[in-house]
Amino acid sequence: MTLEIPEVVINRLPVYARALAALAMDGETVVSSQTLGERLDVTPAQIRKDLSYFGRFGKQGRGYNVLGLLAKLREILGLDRKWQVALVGVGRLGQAIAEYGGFEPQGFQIVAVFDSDPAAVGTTVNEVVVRDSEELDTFLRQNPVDIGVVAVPAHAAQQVVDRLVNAGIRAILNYAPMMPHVPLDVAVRNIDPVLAMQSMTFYIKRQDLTGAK
Amino acid sequence: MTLEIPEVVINRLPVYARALAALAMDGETVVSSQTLGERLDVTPAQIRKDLSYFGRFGKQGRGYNVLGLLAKLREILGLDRKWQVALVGVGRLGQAIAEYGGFEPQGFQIVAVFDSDPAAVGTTVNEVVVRDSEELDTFLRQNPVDIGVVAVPAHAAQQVVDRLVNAGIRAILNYAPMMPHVPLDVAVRNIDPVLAMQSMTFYIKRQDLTGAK
DNA sequence: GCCTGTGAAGGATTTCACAGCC
DNA sequence: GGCTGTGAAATCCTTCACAGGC
Repeated sequence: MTLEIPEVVINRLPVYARALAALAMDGETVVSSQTLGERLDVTPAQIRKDLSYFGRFGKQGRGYNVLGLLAKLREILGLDRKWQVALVGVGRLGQAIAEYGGFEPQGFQIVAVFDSDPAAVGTTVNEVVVRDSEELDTFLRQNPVDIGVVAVPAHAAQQVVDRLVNAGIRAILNYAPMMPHVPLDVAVRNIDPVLAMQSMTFYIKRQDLTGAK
Repeated sequence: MTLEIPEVVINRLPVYARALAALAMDGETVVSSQTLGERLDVTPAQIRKDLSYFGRFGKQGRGYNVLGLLAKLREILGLDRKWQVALVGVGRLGQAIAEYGGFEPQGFQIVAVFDSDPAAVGTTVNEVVVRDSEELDTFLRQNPVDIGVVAVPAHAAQQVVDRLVNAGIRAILNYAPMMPHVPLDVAVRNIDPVLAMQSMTFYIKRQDLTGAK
């Protein structure tokens, strides 16, 4: 029914939602695609077209109601509820993720943490006890978890991903520097700062030979 | 001359390079677009087309020389040299970035760290002294820095980005949850795990109503 | 026989441009 | 007059399919 909404469109919706939340905080009640587009460096036509996949939320001559559109987007994206997250890997990176305060206020709760290192098992990160990775499957089958976060070394990541997928997880946020293989019905997003840097260097390679004035 | 290579293509090259490095470690000397594609979930045609923007690196009937192609890609991307990085913001996130061991081995050296909090200035993160953000401009004009990493709160990020850009930085890795405005000749990559999660929820919203069995 | 490099075809996404409404 | 929603056009990107070389 919701037939074929491009993934690029879905990826932009959270950006719109965030901007609308900021506008609401500023006390704005109405916004046009023009104004919103300027804030986000997106063309007004793109915003309108994106939204048109889901309905008609604006008013001609006025624009969009900020809170109304925000609520709609949150509903479309499923941000109007809480999501349970399991984190695998509590090395330096995993700990930083567990202690990062940005997920909770957005409704993403880290309810379980796993590691394969016996020295880590039983310790506590951000008030959650670290379980043995061996318990992963059992735990996931007994507790509702929506999203898996992978923060293990690259060589162990595919195995972890496979176990998450086999346990029924349909969304994975992967911090390991590799591209996991998953079935088509599993969503994956990779957080890979090194790749990001390695693509920027292509663009700055040209000019610079010391930034003398 | 290098006229118009799509950005999506550039973004895939580091992925190919990483896979080739892994193949080299496994002792493979030759690889076909078919085989490489299977590892990366990319079609062989795409790999060949991407590479064709830069030259003819393969041999019919054989495939590509692993080390040869890797060297070519590294050269194209500018990964065959060291890059100087400045980090702005040493809160929890900034510290985690400074202490993350993944940049250095890829040639990205954090040579300077800045923060606006007087309590942080003068302390040391990962063997680099934290400087006052006020010194940002002066420092960048006197020292060669290629890439700026932004790890400050969202409300301060645009200002930091502006200062980096004004000081001549042409590449920015942004960890703040906002979309910075930059001139066309500045490359930006955003690391935004919350946005990543918020787009995945759209896809898992449908089904799940408790993962019974 | 296997595999690259590449025009051409096909598909996806963005932008245009305008009818219609407030 | 300002602004949405949207077909149609334009652009961008991917895939096909095959000539040509090893």
